[in-house]
Amino acid sequence: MYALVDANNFYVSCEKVFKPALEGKAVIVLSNNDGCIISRSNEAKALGLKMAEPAFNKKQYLKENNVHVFSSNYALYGDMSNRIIRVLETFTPRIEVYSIDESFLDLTGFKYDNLEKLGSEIKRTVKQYIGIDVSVGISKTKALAKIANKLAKTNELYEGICVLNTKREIDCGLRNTLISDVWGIGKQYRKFLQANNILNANDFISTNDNWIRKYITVVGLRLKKELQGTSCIPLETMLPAKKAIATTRGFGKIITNVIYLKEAVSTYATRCSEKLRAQNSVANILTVFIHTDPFSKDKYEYLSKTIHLDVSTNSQIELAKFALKGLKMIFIDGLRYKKAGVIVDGLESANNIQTGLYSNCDFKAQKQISEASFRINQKYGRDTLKLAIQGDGKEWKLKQEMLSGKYTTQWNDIIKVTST
DNA sequence: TCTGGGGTCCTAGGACCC
DNA sequence: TCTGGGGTCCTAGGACCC
Repeated sequence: MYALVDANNFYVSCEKVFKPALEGKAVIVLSNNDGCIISRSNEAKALGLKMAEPAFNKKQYLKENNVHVFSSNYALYGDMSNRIIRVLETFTPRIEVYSIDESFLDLTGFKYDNLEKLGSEIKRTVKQYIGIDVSVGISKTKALAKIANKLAKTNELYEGICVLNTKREIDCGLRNTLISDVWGIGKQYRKFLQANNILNANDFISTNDNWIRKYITVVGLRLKKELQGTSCIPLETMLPAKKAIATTRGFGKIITNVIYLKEAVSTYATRCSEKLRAQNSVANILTVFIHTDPFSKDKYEYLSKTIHLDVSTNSQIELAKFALKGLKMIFIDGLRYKKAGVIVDGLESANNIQTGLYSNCDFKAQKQISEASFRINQKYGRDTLKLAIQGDGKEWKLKQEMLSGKYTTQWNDIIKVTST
């Protein structure tokens, strides 16, 4: 059996932990640049605020309805997420961290014979230790656990814990799950399946294998087996190394001057370098892109350049150099740029780098510079030592006008308790 | 008029997830 | 003025090998 533990309204819940006065209020968290609504308290949902809705055209409405608005604070959410995972690990070592607010637990050989009791024990412990409400779905496969979790969240009768174990429970669960709520069925497949009169999860498993294979590929077939109780999506307890790493950001305001694009692009290359190092990888393909505002009346321009590196690297200096080289090739003067990004690809372990036969680069010196810079920044904070070209970011940094404190990761932001 | 049979690797595009 | 930022997997098609 698998349990899927999923935090309720996760980002909003994190904010509430440190501002208890928000309890019972409409609260939302916005995406980067304070763009879209990406987390909503139940009260905010009741007001009709939609997931991924742009916030700018709701400003008046948010004000009128006294909605509390936050910029996203990933330092806080990431740390809270780690704390929840540590609590879950006290229940079983076999755990897959599926996303920032979701984990699958393998319940094989568990001492509890009563799964509902186990579910409520997990829920109660996370709430007590971390202050966050979670929902627990338990069933025979990961796809079924997903369905159980969805039911636990949406049907109050379950009180946050839903177990689908017997055939009767599973049948009933599948019948009550819309096809759009099935894990792996997105917008396109939903439309297609509905057009073919497949409206819920039970309709889906009643559909012919070959038909599913043909139209929804082997992925769809695997999903069908999972929903029938045959596990074929294994639990991944080890975090697999990433195959691609990206750092892309929209700017706080429109950029026209190439100097600011250089600052941004070299900074994003630096972030990629940090992420590569964190998983002991090097990359041999780098893509840099810049584009204008897709929502503007002006013609949308997307410019990108992919560069194949002779020698794989995770060096900040090397990656920034190639990113800037690519930028130079694609930059067109006179456009109004809204976003840029650097993507590194062709990742392999840093332990076995293939050096170039004719390369005259001093890799040893490169490595020593990287190591030194990495240690300095780790000790004194990000970008203490940085490339001059990175600049100060003042012109293009994210808009974050309603950012809460980094309560759990910054000494200065720890909440103060006073008695009166 | 007629032109084999088996592979691999890479890339772009489209679907999905959070 | 203002619309996020990451990732994954699968398939088809093209280029190439013998």
